[in-house]
Amino acid sequence: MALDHAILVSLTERAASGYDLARRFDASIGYFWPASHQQIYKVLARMQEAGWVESTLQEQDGRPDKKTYAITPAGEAELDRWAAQPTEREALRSDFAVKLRAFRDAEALLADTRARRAAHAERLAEYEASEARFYPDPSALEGPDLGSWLALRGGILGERQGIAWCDEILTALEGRGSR
Amino acid sequence: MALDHAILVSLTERAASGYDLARRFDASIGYFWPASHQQIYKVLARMQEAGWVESTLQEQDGRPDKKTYAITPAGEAELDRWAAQPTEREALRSDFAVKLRAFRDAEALLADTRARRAAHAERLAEYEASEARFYPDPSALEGPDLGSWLALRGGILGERQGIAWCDEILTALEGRGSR
DNA sequence: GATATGTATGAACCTCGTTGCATATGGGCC
DNA sequence: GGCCCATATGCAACGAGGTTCATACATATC
Repeated sequence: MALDHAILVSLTERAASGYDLARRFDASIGYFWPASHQQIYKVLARMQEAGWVESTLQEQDGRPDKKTYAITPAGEAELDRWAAQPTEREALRSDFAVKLRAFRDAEALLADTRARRAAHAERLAEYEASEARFYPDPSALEGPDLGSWLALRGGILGERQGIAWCDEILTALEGRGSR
Repeated sequence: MALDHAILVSLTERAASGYDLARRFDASIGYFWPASHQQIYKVLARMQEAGWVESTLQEQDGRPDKKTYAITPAGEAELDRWAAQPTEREALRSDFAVKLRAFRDAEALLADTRARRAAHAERLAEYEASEARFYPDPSALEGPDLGSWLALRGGILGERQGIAWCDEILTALEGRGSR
């Protein structure tokens, strides 16, 4: 019941087709809530049945027809209801942490950690570029823009934390085993 | 296929019943891979069929009978196979970040953020107490103990990051809206 | 002519995890 | 006596999400 709200939030910003949403979820919102197009179509159909969104068919030439979804008053009400209740703590499920605890293959762990560090650094660079481009003056932000920036800040802090963890692991492993 | 390995790792440390494992998952390993007892029983049955674990029935008086599971050589081989292959990046799914982006209800958001900060602080205190008690001299650690400590370090860094994020949010929200 | 890429929607199937329920015994609390 | 809690094991139903596949047309590349 959580992809529902991510889609509704996206639709408040602009009406969109399933295809459009899938592309949006490859960036922006998708950083915090990844979703495949199949999943999105499924949820859109369910939400239409519930009356939270409505669709209009648009014919296009040269391209397949398009179903554009817009949020309804009932959908807005649902968003309000959702926004008012507290978020439950999301449980972290880290395959990597379990692998650390297992400590079966120091070489593989080392290679894995280096790869993860690189992935974090890459993602961090994207986030920081976004911040510089879209939020040059954070103190001036208000409303949804402020929220988006704060969400992005969470991403930035998360990636930095990931890098710091990897560095601790690398220091510990390189300082001991293979030298 | 990931709870499987978390259970196997736990069984390499000591043989255990489903009930024992469920309690272990309420602490230690469960910090990085939460699991309910129903799920654990289900996976144990599947792994026994696959030959990764074997069980012996123990009769107890005053208490229900107990099925103690131990890892088999095939299970050990599976752990090795798993340890050798790289971990895929775990996608973060944050309801809270989506709610931030939505920015529907500043009051609720503020209350939510304060509650989250408190939860992070509480968890951090637990982790730091564990670190002080079990790993007073990290530089001396080796093997699985080193791995466990590094996993715990990840938890500590994660909680600190969570607190830092909440503080940024609180500063931004309190500096603007209700003052 | 064959093959990939982009636009556009969706069904079918499978796995994982959650929720609720069932069962059995012993002990402590009100 | 009734109720909850701890020990101990599980089943059944459901929901969310992932994977694979199907369909349709247009454009670009080999």
